[in-house]
Amino acid sequence: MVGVEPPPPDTRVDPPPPVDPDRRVIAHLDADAFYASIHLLEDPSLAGKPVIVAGDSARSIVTTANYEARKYGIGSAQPAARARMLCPHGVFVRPDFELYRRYSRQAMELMQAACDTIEPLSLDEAYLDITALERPVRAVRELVARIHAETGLRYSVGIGPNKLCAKVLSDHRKPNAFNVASREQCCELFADASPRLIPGFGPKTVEALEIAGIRTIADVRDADPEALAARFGPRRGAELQARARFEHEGIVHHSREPKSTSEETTFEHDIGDLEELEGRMRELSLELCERLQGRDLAGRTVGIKVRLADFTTITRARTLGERTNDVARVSAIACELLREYDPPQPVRLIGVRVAGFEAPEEGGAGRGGGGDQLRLPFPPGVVGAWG
DNA sequence: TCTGGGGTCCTTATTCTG
DNA sequence: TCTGCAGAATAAGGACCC
Repeated sequence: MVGVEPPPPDTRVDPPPPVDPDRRVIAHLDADAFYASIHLLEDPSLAGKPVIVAGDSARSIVTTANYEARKYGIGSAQPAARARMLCPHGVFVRPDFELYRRYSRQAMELMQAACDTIEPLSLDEAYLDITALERPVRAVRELVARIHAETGLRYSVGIGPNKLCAKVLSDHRKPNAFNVASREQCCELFADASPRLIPGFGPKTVEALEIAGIRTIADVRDADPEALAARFGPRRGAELQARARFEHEGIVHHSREPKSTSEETTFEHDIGDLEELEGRMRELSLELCERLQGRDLAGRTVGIKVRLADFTTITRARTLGERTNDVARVSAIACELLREYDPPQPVRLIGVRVAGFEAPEEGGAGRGGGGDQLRLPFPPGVVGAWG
């Protein structure tokens, strides 16, 4: 692990505004150990104890852990069974997303009140375009103080000239960080750090870079563009290098249209029987279609995902002539795709997905009877029995 | 260290269509 | 009717994110 120390002297004190006033100023707010903090707020007796949020099935993983638990080597995406071994006296709590959504909504409303242009990324983080605010750095300081006072949540903050700088800065010296820097300062501050620090550099990319002797962000920046293009393709090579220079053009979007929705499950024990798998597929299809109908969404592509015992994962999809969220239709296609694939090994996970929500292009009235697709043909519960 | 669930985006190959 | 071509649409897989 490459350190980024020492930071420049101004990363924790109010520095001068990072950029020219006619350029953008973007803040990234990221809650510290969001889920675990909420459980602490709800149950103050947990204070000072290692709190680990994880499901309780044999194959669950750790969703998040507070900083006390992290001292025992516990981190996100780790198998819960291993976390129990590392920290047997830890307090294990099941995730409660309804509770998280309540806190998130409250915090986002405060952000929205302080700044018009906010883009929530997930329950616990958001970008704010604070360019138009008077004294933007001070305004964000006041905002996080207000969020803390009203919800109890603490946020780490990064402020920079684009989303990429803001994001990396908010993650620097967490928790309770408040970092402001220009693009040039980011280049300097993180020059010796691993590229893994930058969103878009995942484990595979970093591994491939290391094989080529490229280990730091500065190495990526200074690498031969043609060598990067040869290894990652011209577009991706250029994109990686731009990111290593902390260049990013993305704007803060008010909201995003969903592109797909899926429902998947990992079994406690691998399942080899095709009929049993089809039954589970129908249950998932029902849950998925209920969600789609609740959100008034329907899509043209129905797909399945199957993960075998050896962890190889396959997907299959079929695109229809019209959109659907009809449980009988989705379920029938999902089962058909599953039968056609005919898993060659016991299966550990299955999933079903509907994508392609955008309305087909063709006049305003829509094509023949498309609107009828948005109905549930018969009450839930019938589904489990058909077939 | 035997690896969840819900997403997005990108790349490549194949098929369809005019 | 056949062939060749280009571009669009689709399918599958992979990487990545929280």
